[in-house]
Amino acid sequence: MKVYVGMSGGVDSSLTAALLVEQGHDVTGVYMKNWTQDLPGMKCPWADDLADAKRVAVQLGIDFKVFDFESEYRHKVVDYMIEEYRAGRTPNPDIMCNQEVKFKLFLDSAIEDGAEMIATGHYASVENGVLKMAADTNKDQTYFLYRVTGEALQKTLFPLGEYTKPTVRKMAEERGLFTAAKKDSQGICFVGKVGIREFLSQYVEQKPGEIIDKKSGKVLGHHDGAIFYTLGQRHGLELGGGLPYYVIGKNMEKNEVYVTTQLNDDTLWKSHVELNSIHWINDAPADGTYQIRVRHRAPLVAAQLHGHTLDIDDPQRAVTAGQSIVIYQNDICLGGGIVL
RNA sequence: UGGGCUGUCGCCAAGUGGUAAGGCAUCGGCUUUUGGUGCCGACAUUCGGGGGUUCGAAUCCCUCCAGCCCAG
Repeated sequence: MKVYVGMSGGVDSSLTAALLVEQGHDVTGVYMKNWTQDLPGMKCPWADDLADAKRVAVQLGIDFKVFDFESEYRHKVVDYMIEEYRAGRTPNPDIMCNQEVKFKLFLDSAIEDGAEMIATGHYASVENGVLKMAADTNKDQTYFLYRVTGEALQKTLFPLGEYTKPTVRKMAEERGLFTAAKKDSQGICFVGKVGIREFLSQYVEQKPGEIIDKKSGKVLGHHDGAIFYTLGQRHGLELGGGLPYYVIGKNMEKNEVYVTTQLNDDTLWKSHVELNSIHWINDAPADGTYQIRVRHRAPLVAAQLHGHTLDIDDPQRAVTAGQSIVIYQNDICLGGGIVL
């Protein structure tokens, strides 16, 4: 089978390519060039990543290509992210990246280029277009994949789904892949180690505003833009005294951030959630009880689905507008929606 | 101007004669392919200033300074 593997230059995608070669596929490695811009205090590692991906391809003796998605990525992912933040929400750009770039743009481009299937190093499993959690429940990445379509998954392979991360590292090492010990990437995939705040500051003007105690209504301090704060956030408020303060809301028009020291504040714990732009990977499930996940790596919890609303058995912390809730039935990832 | 109170790290705050708790914030690290959360570590040779008592004081005494409150 002719398979195009998305190779980021990390261990996971390196081993993915290696395994596919061993399985006898006709493998082509593809580096997706999504973001190349340096940011203050942070050099974009794209050139190094590309070099790493290429070296692994050479090592494996497979074809290697670079797909340039920079312009689309900028529009579909980065602009989306900035707009969402401007609207006072907290988006998840990596989910958008999977939906728009990896499993749409990359898939289409690969097929057009002659591929029969694509593959990535995600920790997830797919069977007949059905998305399932990875064997390594600690690393499972289905949360980021819930906006992919069943049709796309029909043409997708996730060779790492049955392995754990430590095993992957070991297998990479056994095969002499020089990316075997490369550190896991984290943070927004394109921003790298730079904080979201630093990144946003490049695109958004700073505007001083007040930090207000929800209970007393007193002004406790000042910030330089409500846009930089999100629900449940604790650090970066620079408020001293007594107990730690947590963000429990904000008003974009007034540019005000509301805080409290009460860990059990109502707005911090939600059990009833309205979902927006729901997406099902395959058929829409009937109303009923399912398992849901409020954020990546959050434990699965039971919830009742009624159309566009979810009633969660146990209230969840910092369920934030713009973030995604993903819905599961046993180990199957059905889809999910964005918190309204 | 009388009377009372207070002054310990950027903030809150223990400690009332035995040689400076803790929390917040901040900084560093860990966890994490989103934001965020969480975890670990660092962080006052010094207690508003100056004298004095004492083997020894942030803790007792004197004095000065600053702030607050009640009187006026």
